Amino acid sequence: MRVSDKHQKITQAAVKVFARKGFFNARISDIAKEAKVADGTIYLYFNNKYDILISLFEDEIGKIILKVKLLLENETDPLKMLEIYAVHHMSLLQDQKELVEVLQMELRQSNKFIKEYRNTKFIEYIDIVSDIVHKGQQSGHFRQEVMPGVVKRAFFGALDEMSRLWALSAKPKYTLEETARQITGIFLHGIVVRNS
Amino acid sequence: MRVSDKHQKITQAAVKVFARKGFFNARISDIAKEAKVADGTIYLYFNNKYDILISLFEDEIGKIILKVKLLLENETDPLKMLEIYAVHHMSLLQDQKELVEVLQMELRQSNKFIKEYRNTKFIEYIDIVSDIVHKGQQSGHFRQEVMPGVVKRAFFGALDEMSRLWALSAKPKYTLEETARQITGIFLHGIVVRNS
DNA sequence: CATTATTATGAATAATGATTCATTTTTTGT
DNA sequence: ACAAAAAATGAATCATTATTCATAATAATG
Repeated sequence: MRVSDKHQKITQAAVKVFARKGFFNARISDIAKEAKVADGTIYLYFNNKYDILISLFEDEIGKIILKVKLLLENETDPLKMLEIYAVHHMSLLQDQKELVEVLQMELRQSNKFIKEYRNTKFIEYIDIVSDIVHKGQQSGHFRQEVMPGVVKRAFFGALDEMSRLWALSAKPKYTLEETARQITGIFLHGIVVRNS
Repeated sequence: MRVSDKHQKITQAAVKVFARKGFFNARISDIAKEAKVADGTIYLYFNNKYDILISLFEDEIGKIILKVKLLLENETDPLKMLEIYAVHHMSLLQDQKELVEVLQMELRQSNKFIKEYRNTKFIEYIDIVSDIVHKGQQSGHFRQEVMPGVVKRAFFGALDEMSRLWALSAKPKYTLEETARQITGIFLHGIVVRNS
């Protein structure tokens, strides 16, 4: 077995266990069992328990960034780009529900407890949104007075809260894609009735 | 000292300690020290460590709900109501930064680790938004096709993510009130340029 | 003031689980 | 096939801490 395979096996096991029990309640031995390796083996690939979470976060967000950038590559309409981002974000839940749960909780923990950790991968991910907004302003599609830095946070926050709900509740009313489109619609056009 | 005073002293100490170290890294003895009581005393008022977090959450969200409902009492314009909600939500950060940090993390943890806990107080808090949206639709201010249940999550998520950023970063560019207004503006009118 | 009830204390308990490392197994190179 | 290197094992260690409870302090009662 190649080294990277075992690394990945442990990562995937950790995702499962963290999603099931949360980071603090997860035991190293749980992860080891899930990955079918010995407890000690984990320390050949990671420095400590926290390191598993951090590198998992960086690796997986890295993949998500690559994927969504690829999806956006051939689209120039900023309205459509925002929708693509939203649909992709929500669709993660379908394919990798456990991962989404772990990323959500990691996001709220690593920043708080490891001061020196800056979470640059996450920033890279949400900066995709501000780039779209900025481009949309230059092309005249979006209003000049909205601030890309605010929109990126608000948009991400809206999507993330929706997926938090989804991850918890068993029987959702609408498809993930519909939900993503609705949220995009709100951000693009607002909820107020137009008079024109 | 009245019983309720000690209860509250412990709660307030817990807010401080949880905000500083996070729930799992906080020791009971930390809270006891901060509250200036003995470790054992805490168990006269709470069943266990987790119970401190839960009841803290319920009590404090309860107060927030009362306050915002009071602020909304004399307003009938749904656009303004949404803004009042947003401004109040963001302003919590100014007055009770530690509490906001704790509520944010609690929200991501209690649902996950205590299956039977339903978090009804939180639902009551965000239902204020869906009520506003619903009224706005009845009065013809808001578009019929937006779904109050989606708006409430998206709006809360947007506000919450902004306050997460604020809680982390030391030097914000804008005031909390400006930020709240901007987010409300986006939800009301969207970011797309109007042709009319 | 004496007695009982309430409230508070903090040292002791007892379980837990991250990490280490001496030993074993597997792989590599010749 | 053999020796050396690399990878893996898992039992033992050791620190950590939530919770308990025998004892003490304080308050209420009559």
